[in-house]
Amino acid sequence: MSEGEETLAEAFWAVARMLRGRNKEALAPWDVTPSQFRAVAMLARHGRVRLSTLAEHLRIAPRSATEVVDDLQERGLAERTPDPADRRATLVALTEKGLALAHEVRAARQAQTESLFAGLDERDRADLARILRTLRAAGPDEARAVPSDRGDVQPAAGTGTSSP
Amino acid sequence: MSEGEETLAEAFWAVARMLRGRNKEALAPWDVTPSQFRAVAMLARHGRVRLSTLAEHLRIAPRSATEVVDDLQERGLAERTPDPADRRATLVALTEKGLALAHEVRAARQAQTESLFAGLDERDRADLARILRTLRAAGPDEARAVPSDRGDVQPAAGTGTSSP
DNA sequence: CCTCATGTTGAGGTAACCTCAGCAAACGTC
DNA sequence: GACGTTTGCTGAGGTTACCTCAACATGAGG
Repeated sequence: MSEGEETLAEAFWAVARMLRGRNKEALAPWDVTPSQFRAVAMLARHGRVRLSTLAEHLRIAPRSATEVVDDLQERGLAERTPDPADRRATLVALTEKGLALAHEVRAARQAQTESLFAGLDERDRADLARILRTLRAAGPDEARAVPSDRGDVQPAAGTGTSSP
Repeated sequence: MSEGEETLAEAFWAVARMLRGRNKEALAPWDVTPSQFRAVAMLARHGRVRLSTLAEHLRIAPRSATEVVDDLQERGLAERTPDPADRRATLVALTEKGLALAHEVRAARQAQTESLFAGLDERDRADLARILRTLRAAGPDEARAVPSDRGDVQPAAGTGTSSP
């Protein structure tokens, strides 16, 4: 019970912020917003799914999923098809272009992330992994409830438009 | 170069999400939005400052600081006074109510955070602190540039209004 | 057939940001 | 001491990523 605890959380946030910055950087060249990319990543993982399933995994309202998919479709990254089993439902899947983007961004992102953790030696990495596991286990649930495809790539300050 | 790296980042995010959840929970009873609270916390730390200074520390545009202060003023948490040294400028400071809120929330927040890290023994804590420090040092800057009073308390899914 | 639950979407709203333009005061210069 | 430039705040209006509510079509059960 010294005075290190507050600083621990602060340090944690600082690193999280760095990580977020890297992620944003990594997906900047492709000109997709973070929330669009989250959807692409989810679709890459799960293939053809219902709109409502997408919403659930992204933890957003179904209505909002509609919007994201609209955007992806406009950009030619995803396409809607009617569900043959239930004519109320709509299935969403990535186009080839979308799938390619998912792979490319994934690679870039991983490279960025790795370069951050590269500063650690084997032992530190192992320790960090273990400690994080412990922390996660300590939490009641909240972070474990659902598979959760929220990559947590947030905009961070300065998403200004490009038209002066 | 096994396959543990990606998981390291994921684990990190999971913990960050938990931390964020706790923070949000901690400041829920007081009915201030995260961005309002960020401003309150900053003001508690720095006392009476110019609007532009507030903006800088929160890393938002001066115009946006105006807005946040408007809100705080409406809630009776802060007040504006003209800067006697420069009649263009406006100084902002917490009211007593605002200051009290700052203290209370700070305590609640710390309790929550501590309860998370409480699962770690002394050694783990020391290791985590050291590792985070290493990671932070590895980053070019981005996370070091400015003092930064962004508590990084983000809304997270489900900030629904209370009027059905 | 009728009722109720489910899946998507149109309409409209909100929070927290942003840029741009305007106005007033301060400052430097001659 | 008048004069152009910079600085500090704010009105007006825009954007993003969400949200709720209501409509509409379909599916499922009695």
